[in-house]
Amino acid sequence: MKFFEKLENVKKCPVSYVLAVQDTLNAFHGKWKMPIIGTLLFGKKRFKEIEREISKITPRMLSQELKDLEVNGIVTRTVYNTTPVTVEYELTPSGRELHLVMESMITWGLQHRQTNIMESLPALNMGRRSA
Amino acid sequence: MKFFEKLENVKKCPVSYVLAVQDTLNAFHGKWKMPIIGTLLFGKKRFKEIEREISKITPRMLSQELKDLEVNGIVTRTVYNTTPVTVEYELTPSGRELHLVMESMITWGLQHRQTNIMESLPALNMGRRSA
DNA sequence: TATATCAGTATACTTTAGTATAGCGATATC
DNA sequence: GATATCGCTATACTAAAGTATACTGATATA
Repeated sequence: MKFFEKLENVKKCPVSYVLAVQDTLNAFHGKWKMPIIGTLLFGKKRFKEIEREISKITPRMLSQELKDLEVNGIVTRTVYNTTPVTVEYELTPSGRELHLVMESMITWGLQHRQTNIMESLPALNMGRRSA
Repeated sequence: MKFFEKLENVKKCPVSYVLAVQDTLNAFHGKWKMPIIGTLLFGKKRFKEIEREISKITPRMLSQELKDLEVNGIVTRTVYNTTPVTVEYELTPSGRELHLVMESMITWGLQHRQTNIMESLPALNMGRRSA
């Protein structure tokens, strides 16, 4: 019944898998990368556009995280020679593929809420008589 | 070509999806939850067993993270009346389902390394003549 | 001349996450 | 009696992550 009970499954868990998981977690690491990737899934955007769409992010964090995503091959940064300058951020093909991971997260999250959250919220039972 | 280009896809992205993704990220949040969940996928374990399997984790962190996973319905904690006391940690059904998310992470991570890492490592090109 | 926009950067700070080290009470072994 | 094991907790600390606020230079608009 347990997923890794059989040795054949255990063997399917080499170091490269651990690294792969770490890379993926790294892609989403921190408070802001998920919202940034999420908004870029709707199409390429300029710096100020992203800043406006993500409530409460500071330009410092946005700049830092976009750089991080860029060096990790998840977004591209393109500068256009306009006045004022235009800078566009776009997901790479690899970045776009993250939607599959996000979908598995949505699936798990929805399931988990259905089976767990309801009965574990004491607030929902506050109306009960206790005596 | 863009995944969310069509309005129908945009509509499939309600608030509950955002919450679901947040819940999932929360399940893996921090340095130690992924290794803990990973080791418990191989079967239930006692506190000291997990501590021994996860190199460098301190009992403080292990205790804290196990509590966190417990209140979030990802592991169960069972105390046996032996001497000395035995405490077993086991993934809930919901916790076990996280392997699906981990698999999508493995898939993305492996793909991403193949398409991105090779050409972006300057170290690999250090042997080239530059003049 | 005053103000706004673009895409950020600089400095200083607070908050959160993680580490290091020691210790608990009960029991078992040396 | 000394030491080890179980499953932790307490205290104090360092490091990482995130926030707040102000500012840049070139250009456009009021």
